[in-house]
Amino acid sequence: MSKITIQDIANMCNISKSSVSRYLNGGYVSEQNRQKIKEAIEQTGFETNFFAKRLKSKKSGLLGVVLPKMDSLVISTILMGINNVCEDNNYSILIKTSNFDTKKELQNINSLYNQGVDGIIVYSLDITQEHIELVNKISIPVVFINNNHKDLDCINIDDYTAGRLLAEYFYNNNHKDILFLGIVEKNKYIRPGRKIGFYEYYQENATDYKIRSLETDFSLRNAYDMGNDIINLKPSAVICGTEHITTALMIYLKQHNINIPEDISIGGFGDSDALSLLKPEVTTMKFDYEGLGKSATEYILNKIFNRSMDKNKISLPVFFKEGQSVKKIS
Amino acid sequence: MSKITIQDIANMCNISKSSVSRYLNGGYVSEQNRQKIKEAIEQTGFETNFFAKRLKSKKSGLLGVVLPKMDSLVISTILMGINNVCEDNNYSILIKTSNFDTKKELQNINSLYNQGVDGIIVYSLDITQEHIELVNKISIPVVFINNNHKDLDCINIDDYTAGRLLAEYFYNNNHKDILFLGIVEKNKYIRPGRKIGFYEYYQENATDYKIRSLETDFSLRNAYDMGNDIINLKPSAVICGTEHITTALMIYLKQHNINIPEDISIGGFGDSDALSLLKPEVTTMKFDYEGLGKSATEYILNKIFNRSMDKNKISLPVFFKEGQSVKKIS
DNA sequence: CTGTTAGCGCTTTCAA
DNA sequence: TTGAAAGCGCTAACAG
Repeated sequence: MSKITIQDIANMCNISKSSVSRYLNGGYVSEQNRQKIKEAIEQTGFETNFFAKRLKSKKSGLLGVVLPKMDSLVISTILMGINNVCEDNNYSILIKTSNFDTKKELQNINSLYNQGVDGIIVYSLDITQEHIELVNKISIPVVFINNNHKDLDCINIDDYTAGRLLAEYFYNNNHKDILFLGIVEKNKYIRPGRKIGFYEYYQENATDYKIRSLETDFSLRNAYDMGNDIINLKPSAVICGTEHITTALMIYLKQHNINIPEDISIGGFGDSDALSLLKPEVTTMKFDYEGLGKSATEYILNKIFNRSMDKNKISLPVFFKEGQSVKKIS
Repeated sequence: MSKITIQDIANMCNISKSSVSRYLNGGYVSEQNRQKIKEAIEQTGFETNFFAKRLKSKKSGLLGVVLPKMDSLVISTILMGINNVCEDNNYSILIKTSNFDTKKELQNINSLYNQGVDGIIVYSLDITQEHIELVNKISIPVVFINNNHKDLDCINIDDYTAGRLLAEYFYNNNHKDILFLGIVEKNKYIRPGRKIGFYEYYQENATDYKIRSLETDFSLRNAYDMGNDIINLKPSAVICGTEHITTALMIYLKQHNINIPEDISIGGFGDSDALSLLKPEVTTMKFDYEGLGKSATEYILNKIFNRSMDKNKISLPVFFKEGQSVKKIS
């Protein structure tokens, strides 16, 4: 049982495969034949062999996606956004993971390119000189979604603004002794924007304040285990760098009978289903990760079709969600 | 873009392109020619055209994966398992989502087939007659990982045994009034094995017992909102059908000052990072989802290379994890 | 070992 | 409007 080809379709309709090809690519076909071909295709479920097609034409209908890892809800939500747009445009996605290894990431980009994808979305760890050279070497659009570099296409969630907005809220509620609990900064994977934005807002607006900082990783467990250290520092508020950190800390504080926001205030970045069940509701910055995947894909598809090659930066909006986790100090 | 073809290389070496092809694919080439070809390739930076190669060779190095959705940690963990094995075997994965729509799922399988993948892994909603026909029609191996059907290749986590093991534990601790909180059964996506195993164990071993059942969905919110109903039923134990349900219920009970396991016992299926932070630790059945993806991929790759076509069933082991969430009734 | 010869399935002139 | 024919770059018999 071999695959149906345009030749089969042509035979079924008693016409030549050229006509079928024309039908498929929007060329001249008589209304009569058009109808016959349409039926034959529907009946057989024929789909054009993209290896053959690509051999002749220019486009593969394939979009490459390079990810640092897979088992993360944030990542899979982005992926969903990418996938949905691809589907609407008849594109398929080819995924590669880098396992947080820049060398592997570069390899993946190159390998995807050699496999003939029309464009690549990279959730990158870091942008190195090699990235720039590679992107310039290959002749297809590449967009980065976790980084910024002036010479490349980058689409990001506006973490910096998120940091500033959250800071503004805490500042307005007179918090002056803050603990920022973020991801270790040597982890290239993180975007430092949240923290920078937060710090800068205070720097520019507040006087007589103190922001201390502690570092953890992406796991819930590690943040949870830092609970005691955090309490001992007695800040008026803790800002949690990710939704995992927020969740872990909320659970820890609850278990140790520390009242939020009476004893300590909590602010976060990110949200999750589990988090939204916890009480009190946490004041947090929300991000539209599906929208990120969507935007990146729309952007790159647009580049693919228009063959535009100028570099752009896009920042996606962030959303403030007020909960009851912050004490209003007078 | 490598404009150079094997013909160019052949010309440079004054040999035929067949020899170059042989060189590339590990066939017989004299040492002398081998050296010349090697130099020419290095000098030109030649890379073989992926599409031409695939057109001819009939193996694409592509594995299709059909998923009901993407934004789920269970799914992305399976995907990670698939991806890791693919990587080791130089395969790439092409992903399609069905959005819980059987028609779409069938289309995806067909479309992947037409795109030339060498095999397909399907996380299916349901196996219909159409699935069987489609699988028989297409000439590549297809393995299902969320269902069982005698005429198809199926690799599953042994939910039935998981159900029985959990039941055994509750039975041994003398629980006789149980509430089973599962996913609505009309949702084809679920595997009923957990519940069936649980019920059957009691049926076979217990006398004078009562198992009631309540249905919810995959969201945390819905299970959480059922908290009050559950309490009102006053069972001695609640069995939660998924880790989300377990998490939501634990949070609800905690917030309403109901003590576990003194007031009510909890048993679960599945585990998660957030869940493992909650107290008391929940007694639950653990599943190796990465292993599921891994097994399915190894199995299908094996079929691809050996062209074997017999149908098999594989059940993956489950793991019992005892916590402190179950009261030992004497 | 090597070259010749056929295509793989599709697009694209070019005549008709 | 349509069909014939010529490849795209590569692999795989087959004969030498």
